[in-house]
Amino acid sequence: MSTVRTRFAPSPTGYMHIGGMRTALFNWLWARHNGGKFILRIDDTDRARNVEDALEPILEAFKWLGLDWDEGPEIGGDYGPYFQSERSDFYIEAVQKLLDAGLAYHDFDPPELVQQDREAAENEKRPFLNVRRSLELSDSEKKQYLEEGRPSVIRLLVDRSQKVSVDDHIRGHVEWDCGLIPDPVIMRGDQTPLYNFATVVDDAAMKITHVIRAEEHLTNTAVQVLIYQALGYDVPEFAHIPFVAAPGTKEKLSKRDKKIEKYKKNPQFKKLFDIADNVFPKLNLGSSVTLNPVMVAYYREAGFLPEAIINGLSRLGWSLDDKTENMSREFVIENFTLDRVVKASAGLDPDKLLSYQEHWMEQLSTDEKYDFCLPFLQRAGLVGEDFSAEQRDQIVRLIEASGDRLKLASDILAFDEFLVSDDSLTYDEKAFKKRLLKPERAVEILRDYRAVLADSNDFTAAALESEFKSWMEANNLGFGDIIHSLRVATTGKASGLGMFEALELLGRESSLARIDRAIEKAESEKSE
RNA sequence: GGCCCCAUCGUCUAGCGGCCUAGGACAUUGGAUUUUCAGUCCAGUAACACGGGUUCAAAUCCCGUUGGGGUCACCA
Repeated sequence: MSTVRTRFAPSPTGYMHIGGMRTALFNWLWARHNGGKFILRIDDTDRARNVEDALEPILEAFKWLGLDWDEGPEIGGDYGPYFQSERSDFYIEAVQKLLDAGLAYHDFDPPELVQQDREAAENEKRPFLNVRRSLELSDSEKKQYLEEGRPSVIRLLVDRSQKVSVDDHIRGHVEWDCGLIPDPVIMRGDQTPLYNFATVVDDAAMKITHVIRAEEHLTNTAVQVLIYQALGYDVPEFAHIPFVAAPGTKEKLSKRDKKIEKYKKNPQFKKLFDIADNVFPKLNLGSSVTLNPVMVAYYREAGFLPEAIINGLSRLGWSLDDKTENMSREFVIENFTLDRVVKASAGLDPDKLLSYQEHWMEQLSTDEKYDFCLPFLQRAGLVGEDFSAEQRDQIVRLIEASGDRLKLASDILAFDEFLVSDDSLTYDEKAFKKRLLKPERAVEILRDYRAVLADSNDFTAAALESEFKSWMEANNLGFGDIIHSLRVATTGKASGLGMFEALELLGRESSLARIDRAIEKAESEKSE
């Protein structure tokens, strides 16, 4: 059996679509599962400029997720070039072959005329078939037209009496009546190929064995198979996988601005947009609109783990059995098969994605979490490029103390109170009011406890807690009488780490300074 | 509208004729862990779109209906 060769052929659009990434992943998985080759080919046929800039984010997405390619940009390969804009000769040669064999023809009808034909068909409620006027031309007329440079396109001559079919790995047997298929244009007058044609020529030249792509291409397959046959090429195997739908819908996930606005209101999707709105401004990354969950880059910037995205994408439209959910990249490679791909389209599930993220985050050691989180802290300006050993230690302790609360790497940014100076700590005003201003004795109790803290000889969480409890009992107080005001006073927030972990993390000096500052603030606001 | 695809809990899915009084995960609800948040543990709610067949037997096979989606370019 020949080596399995799969490919993904993105257009350089300036971003990587999460749905496209899933398609690429399935191609990659199938190649890796079979010990085959995964090829990246760039579909830049009609936008030659700025290809490099527009391609960069796409390659970046592949690298981030660890989907390595065996042939393609940056590395080349035996079947290059891997940019379609550089493959004109192949297309011209293939077209010439079809022309010579009488399987394709020059069509001199101007686009407007074709459009008229189309409208006429629509008005008469019959399926549109292009009118083959140019086929009626005599040889001398054709020759004359060509010589005088009359504009034309080249169409494949479809045998309208035939049927064409594929046996798709996922869809099964699918058949089309060629009598309903207009002769497709395969090359424009300027000798640039059209998608369906270029794809076939390249897939054949690159010896692609399995064309795994989204279901929306199923209809294209009829024409493509016809082209394979006309060219005398072996037809590859096809697997039309379901596309990724917007959360909670069956609609194809789209990047169009209008849709993005709609997604922001989708209750399931909203969660991801909220993360962006909360985190990206801190990182100077713009908003949830310019960098949104339809793009792979969103997940990287929001602090997802590649493992979580791979896991989530793998389970979107594919499953191993009735129970396995958490799967490593290696495990999926080992077990991925096309026959277990689901047929129905699958909506992206933000909640599930987040739960995979939690799972993979749990697997990380403190050191790994530190490496993962540090860049986020630096980009948010909470830690400088150069920092002291004490700062490093503080971050490590913060990561340990935050435990499960750290789900995304960017979650660390929510604990900024442990990284800012006592003077620049900001208070959640609502919480401050509720916990320090409103309760009659809040300030008084806080002041009492401050004295206890000042005298503590062991400033560790465990010691502080037991000391706190005996003090509380001795003074006939309940947890609720002080814990909230203490939290707001020392962290500025209504919720956060375990209270005594927080105090330990801050240390005696900061804890006392912050309590003093809060008391001062409370008193001045009370007297107003 | 033509052509094509699809149809199990809210979501992602298991199920490929009897093991199904339909399983798992996420979400959700209630309870426990009596400082917040998070987590953990226990328990619960929740689905075979509908109608005909075939069969001793149908979520599973066939047909139809309905619903959803994709695609109909000298875009990719």
